[in-house]
Amino acid sequence: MFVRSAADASSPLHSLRELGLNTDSNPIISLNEFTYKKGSEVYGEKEPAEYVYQVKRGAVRSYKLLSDGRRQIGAFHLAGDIFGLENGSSHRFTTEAIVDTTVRLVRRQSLELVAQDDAMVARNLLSMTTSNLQHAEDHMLLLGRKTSLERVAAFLMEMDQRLTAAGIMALPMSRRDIADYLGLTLETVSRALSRLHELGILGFIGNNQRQIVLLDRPQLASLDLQN
Amino acid sequence: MFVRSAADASSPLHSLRELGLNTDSNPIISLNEFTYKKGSEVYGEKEPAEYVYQVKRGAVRSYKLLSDGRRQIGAFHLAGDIFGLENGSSHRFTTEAIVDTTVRLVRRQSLELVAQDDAMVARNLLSMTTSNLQHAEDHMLLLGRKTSLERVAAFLMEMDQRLTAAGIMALPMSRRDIADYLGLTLETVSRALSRLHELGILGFIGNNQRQIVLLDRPQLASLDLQN
DNA sequence: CGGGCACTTGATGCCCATCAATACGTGTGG
DNA sequence: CCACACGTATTGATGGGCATCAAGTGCCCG
Repeated sequence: MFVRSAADASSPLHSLRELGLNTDSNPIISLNEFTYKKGSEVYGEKEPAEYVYQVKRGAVRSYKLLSDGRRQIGAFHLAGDIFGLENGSSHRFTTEAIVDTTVRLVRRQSLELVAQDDAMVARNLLSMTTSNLQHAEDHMLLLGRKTSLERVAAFLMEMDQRLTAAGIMALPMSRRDIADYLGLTLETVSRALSRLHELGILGFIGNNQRQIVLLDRPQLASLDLQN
Repeated sequence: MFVRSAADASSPLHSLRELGLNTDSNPIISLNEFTYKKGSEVYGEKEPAEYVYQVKRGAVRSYKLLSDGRRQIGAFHLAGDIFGLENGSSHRFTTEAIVDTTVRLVRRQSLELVAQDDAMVARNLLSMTTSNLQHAEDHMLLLGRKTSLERVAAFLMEMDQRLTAAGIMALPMSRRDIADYLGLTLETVSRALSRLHELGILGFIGNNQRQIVLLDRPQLASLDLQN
């Protein structure tokens, strides 16, 4: 979802500006900020979709649950990403802050009003929804047809693109989160990471199991079969 | 994708009309028809997206392949459904006719031109893309977290809604297609259907293994855990 | 009418889930 | 500051669900 480089994330309003939400020219639209504590819910599935969010700092997971507790995470939202853009009256995922997270928020209604008149804004809403769709389509292939090692390799390459800074990838999410994103168990994720470590494809920084260095991106890429 | 009743399918232009593509008022846009033979490709992944399609008669599968041949079907397109709406310059799936299939087609460029000026058309493009996204999101949960029996039950309920006429569901697709849609093998799909048959939940019409009658929808629904 | 494709059903195997034990890191309170 | 508790991760042992391999049936289509 929203593939975005570190550079993008560092220019904070990038994505909302893309939507045409320039506060100078659109005084109607207010960009409020809010901070969620680690683990707290931003919104629940089926709640009315009142706001659209952009991650300023932190990370968010959005997921669906089965009645017996099985969880599928559909996406992780990192700095710069926009989420909660449902384009329907209610949210289709539950979202939670993975770590302490600050978001900007915009009333959905404001967005729709602007999109009504501004073709450019409408176009950008469509292109963001299409990005989300493309991510979901690729993820269906992963969930339906890839092995555990391929899934973990694909995950690392996705995160490498989205949050590596200075060669170090600092994952905000736990093994369980990764597992629920990849349709695996946390043990299987852990074993796959250990295996990649043994193979010399990745290393851990110090004793922090969430700080990872990719030592051999080509070999990692070769483990995940091309689309 | 595009949940649609038999009644909808019988009013042929329903969906393209929704898009605002009324040929009377938009003489620019021509609605051509074309028929694809069973098994033939409509377009390939990464080909430039020149047309948008609507199924008039027949059925279409859209899928992605891994380099070693593993296949994931992302959606089935039945009578009335619109597909190929990529909103980018190239297609993200390969699509093939499952049976002999007639489609209407519209130049993508025409659509974009109209959407430029007509907010209503733009709105409908967005809402169709959102429908596709919602289907993909639900399918991620199925692929990542449901058991084989749950998947097959969910498949039957989806198809029941979309193509049951006179109480009979006539599936156009093979067991292999169903398997590649559900992230299973064809044997597992077959066993699940046999099991549902034994349980008295479904019956087959005559000796045609693709004509199914649902005998106990409530029980079928109970096998697939609520979202 | 014959050949082959689609489907079912059975036997076996393997990958990943589950169950379990241990280690480690972090935060807390005495 | 250290003991302790708890959450997170790793690693090992075992099991199960689905994949794979295989055989047989029936039907569609040439």
